[in-house]
Amino acid sequence: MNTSVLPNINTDLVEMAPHFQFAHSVDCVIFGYDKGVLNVLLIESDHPDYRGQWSLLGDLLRPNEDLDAASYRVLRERTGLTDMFLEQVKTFGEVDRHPAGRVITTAYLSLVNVRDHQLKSIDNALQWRSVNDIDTMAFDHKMILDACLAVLKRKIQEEPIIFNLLEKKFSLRNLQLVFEQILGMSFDRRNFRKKLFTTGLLVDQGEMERNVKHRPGKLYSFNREAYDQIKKKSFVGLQF
Amino acid sequence: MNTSVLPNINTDLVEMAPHFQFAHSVDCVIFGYDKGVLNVLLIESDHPDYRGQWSLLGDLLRPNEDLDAASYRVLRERTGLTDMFLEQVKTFGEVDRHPAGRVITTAYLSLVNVRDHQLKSIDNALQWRSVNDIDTMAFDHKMILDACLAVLKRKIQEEPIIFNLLEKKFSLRNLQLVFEQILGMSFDRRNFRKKLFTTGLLVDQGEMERNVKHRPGKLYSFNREAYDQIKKKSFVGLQF
DNA sequence: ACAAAAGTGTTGCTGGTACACCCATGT
DNA sequence: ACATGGGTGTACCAGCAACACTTTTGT
Repeated sequence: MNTSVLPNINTDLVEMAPHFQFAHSVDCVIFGYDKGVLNVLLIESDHPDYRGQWSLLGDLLRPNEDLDAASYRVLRERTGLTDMFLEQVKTFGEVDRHPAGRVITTAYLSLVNVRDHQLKSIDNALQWRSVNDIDTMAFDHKMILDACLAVLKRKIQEEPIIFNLLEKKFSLRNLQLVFEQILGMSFDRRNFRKKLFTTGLLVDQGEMERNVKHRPGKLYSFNREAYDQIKKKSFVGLQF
Repeated sequence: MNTSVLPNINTDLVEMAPHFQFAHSVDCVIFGYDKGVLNVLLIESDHPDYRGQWSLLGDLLRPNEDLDAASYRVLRERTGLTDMFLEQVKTFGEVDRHPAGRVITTAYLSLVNVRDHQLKSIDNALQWRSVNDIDTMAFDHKMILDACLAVLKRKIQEEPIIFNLLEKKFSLRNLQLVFEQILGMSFDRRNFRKKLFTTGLLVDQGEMERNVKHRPGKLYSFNREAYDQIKKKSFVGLQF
């Protein structure tokens, strides 16, 4: 009995040939936050079975491309961004998930801030859609989106990735709004501030908001160096 | 410009053919707990490049098989178990990860208890190895094992999956030992008891340990129904 | 003046941690 | 009798939740 994970290289190659018939793709679930709303970047599908429905940004994996590299490429090609948060979430491999054949896809979660880096409008079929407004999507993409949303909710409480959604300098109010938006809860302002300050991850930028029609708030930035230090010694979570 | 995730079915099939050349596999990281040690079920590789090294239990995905179904099949075929905890963890898709060609693999985490269900010894190359004794493995399997261990550490604090490692009836001592073993910490016995009891997830079975050479402890079981109820309303975590 | 949000402290409660003694069983 | 772990309660401390008023800016 052959006990290896794969048949030996020495065994008849014909035996293995039928296995090398899968296609693999990556799909990027790109979240952005704008004016109080959590958005996801979508494109209208022009696949005949799903024409006009919303679809995630993805592409087929190339024969000599690492999986992670492919997701990075998709993000770069579609948005022009090159230095964003990007992390693998889950792989979807149902037999019938794609009409074109056996395509297995790996979903990636990405967080970008739309202000600092303006999107290249290479492709005007691209659109930011509020995650709350999305009911149906092409393929199994709604399921993929939901999986990524669940992971997002978990991860913002485990690691300080939420800052990727904001500009480098942000007000505490905005930070709180993003948390509230994603988690679907609301927090007491004073307690939220205390909690965030005691993490030691925020740096007062000595600047104020501009052009707001109320008392301007201080601007802060995320101190990544401090985070890297603290994390070595202890868990740094923001459990709500 | 073609904006769909995949080329249309109508476009030249020749265009897509080069993409359907990947193989896909699943690898199961099967953890078991026995006499104070966290083990993982491994097999000696007989792939020429890695002969004699330890390898995870895996197999190639079949053309008409769902991804999850494949992991389930591997577990069933190798261990004879059919009703175990099994969950997808991560997909590894480096170009050169497998000598036989472009094989992408999805890792699954599985927890089994060795006592309740005796392993079929179909295959005597199978062996339980202490996770602490494993340094190198075939392919990229050490990396996969490490990823699954990290996920295991996280998940036992988020969901009551740890009970899958124990027999149906277990002593609090054993439960605590499994936690300590996996997390690499030790806890105060009284505080551990209080914490577990206040979850409301343990049922006193009215039975005692047998054949222990000290005062026998009470046996408890995990109350899944209670968990399902509680979980609907609130988060049920066991943060340590 | 009004509207909108910024900024700020205290109190009570809850949950975690630290800690020591007697009990039941096998040898 | 001894060794091994089972079983139990309390006191302290830290972190969380609840809560209201004054300040700054734009209109």
